[in-house]
Amino acid sequence: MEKRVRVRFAPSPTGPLHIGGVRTALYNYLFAKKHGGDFILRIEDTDQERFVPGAEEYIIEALKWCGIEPNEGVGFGNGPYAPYKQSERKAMYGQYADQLIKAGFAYYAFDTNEELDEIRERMKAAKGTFSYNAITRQNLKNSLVLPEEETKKRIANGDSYVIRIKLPRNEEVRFQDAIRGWVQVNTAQMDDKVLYKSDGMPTYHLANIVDDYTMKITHVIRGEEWLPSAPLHVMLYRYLGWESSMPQFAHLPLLLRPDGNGKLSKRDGDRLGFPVFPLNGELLDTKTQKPEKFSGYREAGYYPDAFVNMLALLGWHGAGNQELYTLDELVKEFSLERVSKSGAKFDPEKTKWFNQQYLRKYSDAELADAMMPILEGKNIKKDKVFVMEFCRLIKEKAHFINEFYDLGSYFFSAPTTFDPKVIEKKWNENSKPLYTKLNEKLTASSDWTNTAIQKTFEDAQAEFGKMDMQLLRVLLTGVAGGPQLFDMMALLSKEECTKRISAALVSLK
RNA sequence: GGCCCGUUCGUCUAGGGGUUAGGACGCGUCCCUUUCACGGACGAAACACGGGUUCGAUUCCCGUACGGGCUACCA
Repeated sequence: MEKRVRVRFAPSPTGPLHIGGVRTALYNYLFAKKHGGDFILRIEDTDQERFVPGAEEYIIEALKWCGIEPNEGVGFGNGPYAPYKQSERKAMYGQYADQLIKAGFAYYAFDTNEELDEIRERMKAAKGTFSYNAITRQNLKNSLVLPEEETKKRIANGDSYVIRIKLPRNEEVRFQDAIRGWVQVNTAQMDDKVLYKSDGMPTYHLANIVDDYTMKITHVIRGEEWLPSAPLHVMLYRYLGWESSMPQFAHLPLLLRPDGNGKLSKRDGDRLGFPVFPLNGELLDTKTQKPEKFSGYREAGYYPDAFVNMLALLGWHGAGNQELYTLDELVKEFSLERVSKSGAKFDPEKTKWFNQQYLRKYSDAELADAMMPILEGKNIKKDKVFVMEFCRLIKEKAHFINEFYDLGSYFFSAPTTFDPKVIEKKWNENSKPLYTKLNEKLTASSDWTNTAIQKTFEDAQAEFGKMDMQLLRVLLTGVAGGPQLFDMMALLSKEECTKRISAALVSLK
C-alpha cells in the first residue's frame, strides 16, 4: 500500500513570514491536497536567542488569511504526533543523539566558540577555510582524540560540549530531488555539523530529521537554501537507521528581487513600494532588537485568492496557458515536476494585475457591500443603489477596491479645483456663455437618464455650438479622466450636476 | 575562495533534436470613442557564449561566462 502523503511547513518564529515562506507553505498545501494527504505546521524554535514573540501567531494568521490551513499542527489542532513545536519536543532529541554516539556516528566536542573562531581567523589569513571534518577533528578537542576517561570526566564536570556528526572522509552522498534530479556531494566537502548544542537543544539538522521521521513525513518540500544541507540530512537518516523511510526531497527555487540581484528581502519592498509580507504587523527585529513595522498584502487591498494565485505561478506553471486558478484548480493541477528550477524575480506589476482580475469577478452588489463600510468610515452616507452604480462605473479603472474612493471621490463631493491642463487648452472666452446655456437647458430637462442627458447635450450643441465633453467633465469633477460621462451625470442627479456647473462657471474666469 | 544549484522576450513562463519558438505582465501602434475607460486588432521583444554528438541542436554532453544559494553551537 502507498504511504499516506504527509508534508510539513516548518518555519522558525524568528520574524514575520515572508512571501517566499508563504509560497513554500502553499506548495506543501497543494501537494498534500492533491494526494489526499496531510499538511502539518511545525514550529522550529530550537534557536532560543532568535525567538521573536508574536512571530508564531503571525504565521498562523497568515496561513489562515491565505486559506491554506494545515490540518495538523501548531494553531490548527493536534494530530497523532503532537506536540508540533520543537521546544516542546526537546526531551526526545537527546536519545537520538546518544544513539548516534553509541553507534559511532557522532562524537562529543569540547572546543569553545572562541577556539574555533580563532582557527577560522588563522585559516582565513592563510587564504584557506576551516572545516570541522574527518581530517581536522584529529587535532581538536573531542571524544575521538581525548582519552575516554577524560571525556567522561569533562561531561561529569558539567563542561560545555556539543555533539557532532562523524562524517566519513571521502564518500559520495547521492539523493534524488523531485525538482532537480540526482544531486551528489562528497563528504570531503561537508563538515561535521553540530547536532546537539551546548544549551541542550538540538540544531535544526537533528531536530528536523527526528521530527520528519517521527511525524511520518513523506515529502520534504522546502526552499533551495536547504539544498546544500540535504546530503547531511541523508547521512543522518542513514546513521539513524531510517534510510528506507527517508522522505522524498524537493527544493524549491528562490524568490528573487525585482531589480538587480539577490534574494527578495524586506528592504526591496520598502524601497520599491510593495509588500513582502502577507499581513501588516510589528515584530521585534532580531538584528536591531527593536520593534519594526512591516506592511502586508491583506492591508494593501489584495484578495487572498488573488495573492495565492499569484504566488502559485511564481515558480510553477500548469501545462497550458492558464494563469487564473482557483485554489481547487491549483490542487488539481499541481505537481512538483512542473516546478521550475530557476529562481523567479518577483514582479509587483503582475501581482496587481492578478488582483484586478479577481476584482472584476465580483458583482456590483458585492463590491457595493465592501464599499459601504469604507464610505461610512469617511462619514459619507449613500444608499446602496447609488454605491452599486458607483462601483459599476469606477471598477474598470481599479486594481483594488480600496482605490475606488480616490479614483472617484468627486462622486461624493464637488470639485474645488479644475485640471489646469484641460482648462488651459480648452477654456476660452466663448466657454462661459456656452456652458451657461447648456446648464440652463439641463436644468430645464425633465428626463435625467443617460440617454436623455446625451440628447440634451446634443440638442444644446445644435442650438449653441460645439461643446467639449472633456471640458464638461472637468467642470463636473475637476479631473480629466473618469467613467463614462453621461452615466456619471445620471448617477450624480440633475440638481447636483447643474449646481456643480454653476459653481465651476463662477470660479472660472 | 570552496561546494552545490541554475540560465528561453525587460519580467513570469510554455515548449523541446526539424516550430513562423507559444502565452501572460509591462510597453507601443491602430480600431472603438466629441470625454473616460473597458474591449478588440496588431507590433517590438528571447533560446548566455564556445566546443562537441547529430543529416540537423534552443532542446543532449562538456567547458566558459553570468546569476543564485550554502559555507555558524541560525534556521
